[in-house]
Amino acid sequence: MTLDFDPIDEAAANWRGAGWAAVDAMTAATSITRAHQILSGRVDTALAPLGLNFSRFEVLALLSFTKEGELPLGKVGDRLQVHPASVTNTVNRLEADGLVARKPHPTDRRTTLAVLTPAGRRRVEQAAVALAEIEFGVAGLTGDGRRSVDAAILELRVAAGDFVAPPSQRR
Amino acid sequence: MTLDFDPIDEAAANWRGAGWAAVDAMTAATSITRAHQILSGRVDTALAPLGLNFSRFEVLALLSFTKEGELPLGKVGDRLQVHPASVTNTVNRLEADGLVARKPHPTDRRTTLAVLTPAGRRRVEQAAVALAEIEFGVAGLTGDGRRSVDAAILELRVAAGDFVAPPSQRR
DNA sequence: TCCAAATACTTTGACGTCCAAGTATTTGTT
DNA sequence: AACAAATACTTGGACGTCAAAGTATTTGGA
Repeated sequence: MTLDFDPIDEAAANWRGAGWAAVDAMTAATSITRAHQILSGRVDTALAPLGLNFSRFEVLALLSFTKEGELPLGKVGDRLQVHPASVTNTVNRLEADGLVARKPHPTDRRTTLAVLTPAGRRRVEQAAVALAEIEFGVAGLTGDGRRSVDAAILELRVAAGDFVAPPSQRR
Repeated sequence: MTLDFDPIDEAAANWRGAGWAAVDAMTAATSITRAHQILSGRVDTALAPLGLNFSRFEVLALLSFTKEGELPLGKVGDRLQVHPASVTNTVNRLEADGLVARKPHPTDRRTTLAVLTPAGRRRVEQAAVALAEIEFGVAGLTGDGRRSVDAAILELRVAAGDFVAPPSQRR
């Protein structure tokens, strides 16, 4: 199953052969896509024994960083950059597992808060350990590689309008 | 909706505050995940008018690079690193749109070939142009950024066992 | 030759994501 | 005060992915 050539190199050669444009952009996009596929497989495997996947973990982690362990669903979506429908779905499952509870907002009746339960707090701690053990799926990336990926992708995120202020120093 | 701070920086600060390990790995993983999300949104938007998404496009492109414009479904999955069930699904849709046809393998009756139709060949050319126009979703990444992303992710892919031979020169 | 194991693909089912539409509530204007 | 527009969340539908099980065919020994 393991190939004896680099499939991305091969693709680049094919694109050039066909006279197609933007080969550099294609290889960068393909690299990122493949990296995501690798990461996400490793991370989900590490979290599966805890009954989590990455989305669910992200929600728990985000809640655990707040003072009260609670946040309106809309804020969760904004921070994690996911669709409101996905937040609803994710919170439904976390709630079914008793890791999070829904609570009405004290003053705005349109709003629902997701609240971390004690079980949720314990679970997210375990998950953080499990993820640190597998280095978040980026085992294989050296320190330099990690820094250069962060820096390069920062350009992309800024260009995509993820945020506007000049970035603070990244170490 | 646009934040006035870098959400990844914010996450890193939160992780450190919570005393969680592997912050570097976390930011790299999050950067890659977000980059994929950005890319994939842009690419799908560009391909939608052509009735394609990235998976479908990849299959058409792969077929277009072969001598006869055909390949066993299993090979398609190997090359694109996708699950056999996904290949079946993708080819079903391409077939329904008349861009690909299924054909029995001449000697192995277990095997099915996907064959590019003339319409499929025209469509993939249009798609290649459309994708080049949006730089495969990586607009915002400079040439240096693209090269460093490619190089860093190459380490990750090799570590993940994507292929074994020493990589050929990437330009 | 015979048959268990491997291979190739499809089917089914569990999940995840997004969009579009629907309901409830609040805000902002006139 | 009244009401259109905005906001917050949920629901339902289309699609995508993967895993596991099922069917058909070929391969590789005994």
